[in-house]
Formats: sequence, C-alpha cells, structure tokens
Amino acid sequence: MTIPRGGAPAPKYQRLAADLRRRIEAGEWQGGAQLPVEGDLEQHYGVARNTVRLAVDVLVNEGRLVRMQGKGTYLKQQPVFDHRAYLAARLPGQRDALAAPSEVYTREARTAGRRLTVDFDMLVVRARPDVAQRLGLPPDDAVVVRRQLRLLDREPYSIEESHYRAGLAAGTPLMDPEPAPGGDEQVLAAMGRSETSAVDHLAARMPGPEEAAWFEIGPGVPLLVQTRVTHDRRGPVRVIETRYAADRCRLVYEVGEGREPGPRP
Amino acid sequence: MTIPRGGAPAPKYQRLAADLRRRIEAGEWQGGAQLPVEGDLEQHYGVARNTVRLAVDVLVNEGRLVRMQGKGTYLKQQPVFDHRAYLAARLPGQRDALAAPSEVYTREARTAGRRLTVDFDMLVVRARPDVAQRLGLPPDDAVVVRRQLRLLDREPYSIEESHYRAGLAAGTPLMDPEPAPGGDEQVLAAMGRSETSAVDHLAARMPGPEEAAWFEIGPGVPLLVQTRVTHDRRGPVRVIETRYAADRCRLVYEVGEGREPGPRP
DNA sequence: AAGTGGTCTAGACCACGGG
DNA sequence: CCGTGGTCTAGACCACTTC
Repeated sequence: MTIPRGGAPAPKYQRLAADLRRRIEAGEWQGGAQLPVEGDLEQHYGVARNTVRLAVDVLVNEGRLVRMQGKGTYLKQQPVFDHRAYLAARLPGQRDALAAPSEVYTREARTAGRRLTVDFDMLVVRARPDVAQRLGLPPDDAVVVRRQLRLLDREPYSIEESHYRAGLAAGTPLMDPEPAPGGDEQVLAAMGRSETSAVDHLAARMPGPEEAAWFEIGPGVPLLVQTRVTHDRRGPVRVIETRYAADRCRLVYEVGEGREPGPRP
Repeated sequence: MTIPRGGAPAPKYQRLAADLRRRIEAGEWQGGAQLPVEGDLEQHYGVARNTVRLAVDVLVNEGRLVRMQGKGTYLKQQPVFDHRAYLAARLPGQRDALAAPSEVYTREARTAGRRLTVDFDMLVVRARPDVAQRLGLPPDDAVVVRRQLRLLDREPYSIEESHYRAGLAAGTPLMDPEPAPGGDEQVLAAMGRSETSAVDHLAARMPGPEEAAWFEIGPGVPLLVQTRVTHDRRGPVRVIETRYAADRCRLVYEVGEGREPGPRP
C-alpha cells in the first residue's frame, strides 16, 4: 500500500504532513479552527519554514486545509448541497424530466433553505471538438451557447452551458441573450423538438485558472462535470455541460421508488 | 475573472506557470513529450530553481504535467474509459438493472478492447456514520463490506465496496470471503431481497494518501465517487460506494432512448 | 505596529533512471 | 557515471489582516 523506497525514511515534509493529518483526524482541531502558525510548527518540529510549507501544501492539495494570507491556516469545512440531476426515469411522459427551467433549481434550493441566483449570457462560438461530435457537426462549426452562472448564497456554485447547433437556434428565441421564460425546454417544445432521452457523462478534473478564479476555489478542490446530450426522435438536440465546485455539491440520480434516508452529515 | 491584487504584478512563479500553460495549449509540446528540464527553465526565465518548481507545481496540481524523478517532466495524456452506470431505467423489470456481477464489467471492458481484472476481499467493520445513516443503523454498528479492487490493463481503476447490515449478511454466502457466483444480486434474490430501486450520489474529491498510493495517482487527479443506496420493498439493502481515478474513466447514465454518438476524443 | 502567510533567492545534498 | 527531479536549509522581503 506504500510506495516502495529503498530503505530510506520518508522525507521530513511528508512525515510532518502525515503527523498533521493524524492530529486532524484525531480531532485535535474542530470545525474551522486555526492551526498553529507556521513559525510554531517550525519550532515544534525543528525544521525550516520551507519544510513546514511543503507539508501544509500536501494537506491543502488534499482539500483538508485552507490558507488565508495574513490570518492563518484553517481546517476546511464545507456544507454540501445535494443537487438533483433531472433524469427522473419514473416520469417518462413528463417534459421536464430531462432538463428544467432555472425556476426548478431555485425552488429546490429554497426548499433546502438556500438562496440560488442566476446570471445569464449567450454567445456564439466554434464548437469544441467533443461538442461538435456529440451534435453530429463538422469540427469548428458554429454553436450557440446559452450559459447560466449560478450562485448559491452568493457563493459561486455551477456553470451550465447549453450548446445548440447554429442552424437549430437561428431565428428562434434561443438567440435571445436572456433566459427564455419557462426555460429553453418551452422553446424547444414550440419548435417541435421536445427532448425525450438523454445520456449523461460524469467526470471530475481540476479547474483551470479561470475556473478556479470564477468559482473562488483554491487548490485541492476538483470540479464535477456533467455532460448531458439530449435527443428527440430526429437526433441530438443539445449538449448541456454543467460544472460544479465539488466541495459545494453532489449530484443525485434516482431510479425506481428510490427513497433517500437523509443528507450525509 | 481575476483575483484582485493591489496594483502589484502577479508573482513570478504564477507568471511562469501561465507562460508554460500558454505554451502547452499552443501545442509546443505534443503527446507525452518531455518539457525542458528545470535547469533550462531556470536559465531561460532567469529565476531561482525553487521558483521554477513552484510554477511546475501549479501545473502538476492542475493535472497537466507529471514529474518523474530521474527522468524529467512530461505532458500528461491519459485515455479515458467510459463506464456505464447500471441504472438502465428502460429495463424496469430486469434484476441486474441496479447492480451487476463483475462479469458484466469484465465483458464491458473487453468490448472496449481492455482487460479488467478483479481482486476481492471481505471485512467486517464498524459502519461509517454516513453508511450507518443510509442503512438505518445505529452509529458504529457492524457492517459487512464486500470489496472489489479492479484493475484495467493492470492499472488500478476502481474500488467498489458493498456495505451490508451485519444481521442481513449473517449466515448467508455474503459472509464468504470470495465473490458470489453470479454476483451478490443472485444471493440477495435467493434471500427474497431483490433490489428494486436505487439512489446515487456523485461526488468528487482529492484522494487521501492511501488512495493515492493504491491508485498510483499523483497530485492533480481527483477521485470520482459514486455512492449508491439500493432498496427493496422492505427498506435499504446495501450501500455501494465506488471510487474511480478520474483520469481513467467517466461514468455514463442513460435514460429513455438515449443514443451516444461516440466517445469523447 | 505586529503577526500572519506569500514569494524568492542561493546553495547544498540526496535518490532515481539510464547510458 | 551523469543528468534528472526531490528534499532541505537559512535568510530576506513583501502583502494582507488585525489591532
């Protein structure tokens, strides 16, 4: 279970990190408590400050600690919000089973005692290769992207982007740079393109610099990425890519008579 | 989109990281190519070696680079394997819709031209708080954990753990320290506890040290964690937690007549 | 002003991989 | 053996937060 080392002891900073991890798991500091300052750790363990920083780096990159300049280093503690992924397989006839207007999410959040706000924008760009492929387009074809930037209690929460074939969106309210009343689903329904099926791909990866900046997340927090391709009988309708800061939510999929005993502590 | 700074320029190592990121995205190095060695970067940019290392740290933690001691620093490139999550809502009557014996996964891998091998073990432990809650047990109650360690082409791939109430598993083949022929589903069916519904929670987080060691992943690679609670009419049956190295697979959920145009490049 | 983390340098030695 | 990345030290100054 350990990486082989030629008899050599583990490096100081790793042993230091392991000891801090042990103390954290032993509950030596609770909640969002402050850890000893770097100078104290330096003295306590008898190492150079750089070594202390290397050790703390490890725990920061594991998502256990956060550093705040001028204040200190703290235990991370984040509430997690369960976000229902609308696959809702038991409601096959229902139109909003595959996607839902933002009102649904706003209501879901309010039920959980949280406040969800949404910024909207629309842009026309060349399709990413994977989006082009999923929509059955030639590479670099233009797509209309309708984007929702969601904040939960003022905190950046998710970025949802719907990608439409330019030809499909042209001349429809999908070109409007504002949310469609009732959601894009309403618009698609009026065009006779109600979505009847979907495939979701779930992935996780570290954020790039822009994503880290927008989400206001530091090292150690991955993104959870949901890529949904919806279809109607004529073919693919849109690609919906939603990115979540993984320390702020989980996605929930249900099937059958699924009951959920309650949130995870 | 940028973190505010009081007129001060970004630190050297961040500018260096940004420049390397730009060069990477510009395609200056392809595939798994080797980057210039630290000494060269030090000279080229006119900074101390530590500053070079801080910059490379950033890109390693973003999952873009891997460092190999004694060899060099390389662009990361990983094939991604799509793993079908067995929700299969369109086959409501089918018993293996909520879980499947490992043969199913082995076959799925072989279809993709990959080889899946599985190690199995069984242990009895105190339930984690979240598992106890989902199974409706008092905290610290004993649970039987049946664990499958999966390798894809010899590479660590996933850890799947089924947690059963001790009382449910007692005196059944679920206590055997080996895989049940036909899967645990077969055993449950014989006990009259066929699973009819499930709730999945999807999360992402960074691995702890043991997980990083087992998966042989370095910094910058999160885990994708699927937590499935299955039910029959009498209540919760088991908690299945599956952890994946996120650079090696994605999870796929389908509903309706879902068609998938093909894998992402 | 004092205390915290953030950045940076210069130099040293070690461990690993491959010729 | 050499070149690579890995670890560690000592010390300096900066930027931010709090009082």
